[in-house]
Amino acid sequence: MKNNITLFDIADSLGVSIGTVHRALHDHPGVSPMTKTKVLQMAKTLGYRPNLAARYLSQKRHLRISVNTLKGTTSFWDEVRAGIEAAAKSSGMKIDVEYRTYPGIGDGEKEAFEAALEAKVNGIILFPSRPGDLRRSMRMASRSRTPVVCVATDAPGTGRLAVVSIDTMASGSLAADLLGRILKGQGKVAVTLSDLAITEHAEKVKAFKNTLASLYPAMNLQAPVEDHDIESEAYEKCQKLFRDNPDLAGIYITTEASIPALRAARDAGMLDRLAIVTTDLFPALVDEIRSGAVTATIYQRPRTQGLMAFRVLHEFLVEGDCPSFQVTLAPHLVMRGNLDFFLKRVSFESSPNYRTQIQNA
Amino acid sequence: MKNNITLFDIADSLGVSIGTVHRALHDHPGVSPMTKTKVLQMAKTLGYRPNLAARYLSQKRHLRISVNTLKGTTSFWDEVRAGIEAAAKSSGMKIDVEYRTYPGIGDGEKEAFEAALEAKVNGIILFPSRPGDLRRSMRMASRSRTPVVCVATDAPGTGRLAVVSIDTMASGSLAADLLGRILKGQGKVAVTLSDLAITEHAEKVKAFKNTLASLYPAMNLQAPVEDHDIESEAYEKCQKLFRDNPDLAGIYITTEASIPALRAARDAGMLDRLAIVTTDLFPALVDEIRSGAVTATIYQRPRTQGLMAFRVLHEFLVEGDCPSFQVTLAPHLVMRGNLDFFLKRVSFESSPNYRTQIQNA
DNA sequence: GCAATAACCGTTAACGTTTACAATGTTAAT
DNA sequence: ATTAACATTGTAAACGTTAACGGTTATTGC
Repeated sequence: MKNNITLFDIADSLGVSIGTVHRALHDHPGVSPMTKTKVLQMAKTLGYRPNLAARYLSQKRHLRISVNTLKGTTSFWDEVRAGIEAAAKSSGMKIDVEYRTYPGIGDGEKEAFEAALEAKVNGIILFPSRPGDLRRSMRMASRSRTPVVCVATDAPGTGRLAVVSIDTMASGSLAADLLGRILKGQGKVAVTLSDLAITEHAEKVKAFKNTLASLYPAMNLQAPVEDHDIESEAYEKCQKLFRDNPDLAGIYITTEASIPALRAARDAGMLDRLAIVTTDLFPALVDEIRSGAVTATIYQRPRTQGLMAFRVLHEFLVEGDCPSFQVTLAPHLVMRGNLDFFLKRVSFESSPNYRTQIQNA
Repeated sequence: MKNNITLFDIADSLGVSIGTVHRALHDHPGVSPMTKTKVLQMAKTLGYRPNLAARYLSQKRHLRISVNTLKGTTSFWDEVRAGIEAAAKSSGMKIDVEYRTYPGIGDGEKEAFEAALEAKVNGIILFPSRPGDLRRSMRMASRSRTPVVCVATDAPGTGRLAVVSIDTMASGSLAADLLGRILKGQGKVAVTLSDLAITEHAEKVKAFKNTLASLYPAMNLQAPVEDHDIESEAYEKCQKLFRDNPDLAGIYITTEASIPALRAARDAGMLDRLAIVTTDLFPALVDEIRSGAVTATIYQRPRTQGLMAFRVLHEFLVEGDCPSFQVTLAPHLVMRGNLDFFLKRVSFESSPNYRTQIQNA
């Protein structure tokens, strides 16, 4: 048994040429159905695995990918982009990454997507802020064989190649378990989210609710607060929540805009008797965690998400097939205790003489 | 400015052959000092980056690496090995991985290491259970230019290439913060470890202590319990601990053998009024978490450690230099809420038609 | 029955690096 | 002066895949 089967081996054992074998394996035109099946058969029995190095080497076209994300008001998307950048660098290939950003949820994302298609990029990494708006464009991409990898949010039924995201169930359940433990299974808790129509948020809330019900049945969950990603709405609705429930013991904020909610709690004088679990990690939130106001935050590992998204896309582009269509990451729970770890960031030195330390969250 | 500088470009601009350039760049004999410096100079000014694909392709020697770890009584090392296996597979190269295991701490690890050196492997991934014992052998490896990557535990002053481990500070501090939150900053807590002489354990305990002191000054930390990785010792010392401190409120178990400690707590009738944070994740512990006896465990991501160790070693072997000498991972906090995520494991299907889901902890 | 097309298949030159070997020139020894 | 030994450099064949190009046959249209 040879350990490394090549195109030549297949061709040789069938008495055809490597050109034919190549065409057969890649669905290229110009090979009869008979020989094609024979080649595929032989490839399988011999256990052919393409040599990626040779493949990289022979294809001189250099890849261009488009990264379509929200213009980073928070640092989340900056981190995602940093992860993509890092993965691209370590891939060993020369890859052009074009960034297309759009100002807000559903604002210009269709245009950005179509611009990327227009520019004939080889692949797209996308945050679908309004999956519905993109459905038609993404179907077009699918037809024109342009792979699309979604980050953070899925866009079902659009023919996207893969999705990279945080496990929403784990996020919601973890928040519930943590609050339950801290509150000793007693008291009233609430949850905020941007919109129940967004699958990810709805799932988190559902998991939160279910876990609370099964592990801490004595606890009392209020109706979810929707803020539609509008700061003023978040503040006002939380204000009302705190006024109506002066005995509230804990709150799980899945919203990106957690600061207004915290402000409302502070203004209501409830900050220090409230157990608070938030989502994501950004400078303003760091202060709140360090001061103890926020018990913990569920860190969605944007850098890793970007990294994985690139890897999946890249693997598809060079290997031709995709290792997985759904990459689910475990969220990190960040508290005061391990906060510093997440703040220390990679410091690259170009000189190989300097010993660098990589923190891999 | 050309984007991709090749050996030919350097050779061409100097009027020499690519053979000479290659020899100069790789410190091979048979090139005059003059031309060598000129080549190095030119390579730098042109910004030469070797094409890895071409390098893989041309060198037919296939890499052999040795993985020296403890024979997995717990599943920790099995997971590490699985991570290495996965990384080796996805590296795209044919790589022989030889496993050398030794039964216990410091038992046969020197012999295993020397066997690996004897076998002339290209690199070693190593768990140094007793770094001191290995110092001389590792120095030898360093001299013979065999790269060694440590997993889980560092071996300082041994010339090892790199170390992959969990951030011990983050682990200890996180445990402290969590216990502090749950116990409302009040009460007596304890910590167990295998041996204060092991740097990692000592660091965790120190971080635990410091965080407790700074964030929850009212709490009271008992003297650390050392069990030397002996189950009976763990049981007996914990028994004594619980007898001497019937008012103990929480305990942080950094020991791998957390089960005896839990048994002692159960036997002392203290299990349900004790907040317990453990380390690692294995079947017996899963039950304790699910039942609520254990509040949380600090998961050290063995699979990821194996993965990273392989990547670093591989990159060194093919690229020639090392991206980082210290890879530090963030520990995962596993509670009932997110336990299921970590139990669902990768299910690979060989057929590319099946859509597979990868859980990436 | 002959040219024109199509369908199929073989051949070959890249891609950039490594490595063995050949070809220089230079010095020292006969 | 001739040769052996050596140091330095050039040459060319691999590695496995891709893609463009030529060359076969068969099929069609006149």
